[in-house]
Amino acid sequence: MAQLNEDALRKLDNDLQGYIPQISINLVIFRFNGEALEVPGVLVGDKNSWTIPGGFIDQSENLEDAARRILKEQIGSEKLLLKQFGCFGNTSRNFGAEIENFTNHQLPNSIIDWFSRRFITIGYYTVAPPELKILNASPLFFSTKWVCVKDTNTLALDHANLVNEALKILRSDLLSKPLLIDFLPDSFTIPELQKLYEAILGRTVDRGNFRQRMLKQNILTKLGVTKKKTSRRPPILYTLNKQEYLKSLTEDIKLGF
Amino acid sequence: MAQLNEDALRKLDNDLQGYIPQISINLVIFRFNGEALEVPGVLVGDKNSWTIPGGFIDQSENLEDAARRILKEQIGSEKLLLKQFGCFGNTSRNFGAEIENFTNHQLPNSIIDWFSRRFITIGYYTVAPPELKILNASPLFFSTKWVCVKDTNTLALDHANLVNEALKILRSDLLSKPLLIDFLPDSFTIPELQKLYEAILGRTVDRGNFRQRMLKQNILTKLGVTKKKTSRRPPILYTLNKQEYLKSLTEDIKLGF
DNA sequence: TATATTTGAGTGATTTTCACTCAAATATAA
DNA sequence: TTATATTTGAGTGAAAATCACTCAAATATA
Repeated sequence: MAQLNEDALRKLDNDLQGYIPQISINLVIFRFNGEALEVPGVLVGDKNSWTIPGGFIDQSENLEDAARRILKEQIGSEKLLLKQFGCFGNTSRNFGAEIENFTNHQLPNSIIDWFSRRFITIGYYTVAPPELKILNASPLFFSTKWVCVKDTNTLALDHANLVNEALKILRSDLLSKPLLIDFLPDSFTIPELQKLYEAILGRTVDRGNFRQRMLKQNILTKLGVTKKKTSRRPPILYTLNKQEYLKSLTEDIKLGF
Repeated sequence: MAQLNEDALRKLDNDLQGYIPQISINLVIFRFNGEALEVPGVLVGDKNSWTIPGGFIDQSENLEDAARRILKEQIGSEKLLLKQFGCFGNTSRNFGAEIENFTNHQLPNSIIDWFSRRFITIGYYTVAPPELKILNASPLFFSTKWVCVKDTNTLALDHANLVNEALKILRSDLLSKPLLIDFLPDSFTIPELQKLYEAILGRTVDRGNFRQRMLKQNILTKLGVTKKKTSRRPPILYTLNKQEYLKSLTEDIKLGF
């Protein structure tokens, strides 16, 4: 059985005193592994209760600042897009089952009391480049891993629902928010870009029309070299022209008049 | 000076004990008066502090149920679309200035303490038919009125910001949520419908193209009569074909591939 | 009765969407 | 070495949507 870090636990207990009670923040950190979208899962306790990362809001901290701090604690980065996607507050939302995972450990009563209450959570999503690592940001997290968004139904609480709602907003942000900057590596091919779009949209797209549309937008810069070690014809490598990409983003809705 | 209702105040004081502290709900109730969009304003105290309506969440109440209860308290209706548009939580969000408006009244200390803390608020918007009245739902509300969305900068706290954010989401929901059902009276003309769209979008639209687009969608049923008492050529009256309208709604985004 | 104004209806150029074909490049198999 | 299968790059054209227009109809007002 894993042993809880006494110092970290004392710090957590102390921090909890300064947080707003019954409100949490949860993060859905999307990344693209080349085939599918993934989000981080953290193991709460040692039983098998995987959740998405989260934290609380200090009494003297702005809401978005808290989300950004928690993001930094989780992946060490703070320069990413961070967008609220919803607030979830059914009366059944509490960590009762997760606290059960610590019956073999010495958890202070003050911590048990804190986590036994009903929580309303505010969800933020962000997009991380594939190389970022998840950190064990809390003494209560015993492990971390990346979870495919198609397999989130194994997550505890309502976290599968959180991921699904975040994914819906991610889709609707495709034309208006600079998602590609965080999703894409420095160089990539158009077939790889297409796979990213298909992962976000959850459907296949027409290959020819996708390529044509992407090239017409003038947001891709040809690198003049092709990708090595491919199956058949080597695809051309591109980089994202960030200036043109940012200019291409729009909130406009086509209404037909 | 207005007198506070003692009984209502005692009930409020009692209710506050059962609510989740430091979390509020605010409602942006849009209506269309034929020319512009309006939202309800409620006067907190007797000084001149107008806010949008709101309330709190009972410990044993789901988040959305609380929003729907508050909506019912405010306009007596519960069958309307209700959609979360954001959560707002700067550290400066508190009712300090509004509580000052009660210095000439006997407010229990427990109530003053409650309202003196920092609040995180969850915003919901809804759409009300023009005939609905705003009710004085709280003993702390001394008056109510409709405020044009262009004049919300006079509202207290960050409520002008809340209305603006709600309006942005309202716009983006134009093709996917059944807004017209709640906005429109039983019968209306196409020029009136166009004014509604212009009020929501905050811009003018081409008259011919708007008419053409609306008629092509098959969601309008001609009533065979024309509107009386008009300036020049009498416009034709229509009703909304709700079945076809609901079928026409879509979450799809045109991506070009 | 003439005029101004608003509504209803339509036209056509341009752009976008979308299903499709064909050629080029290369790994793999014969 | 040569043939084949597979993937990528490029293009075509029909259909639909967008968008800036014109013109006729209806009626209040002059």
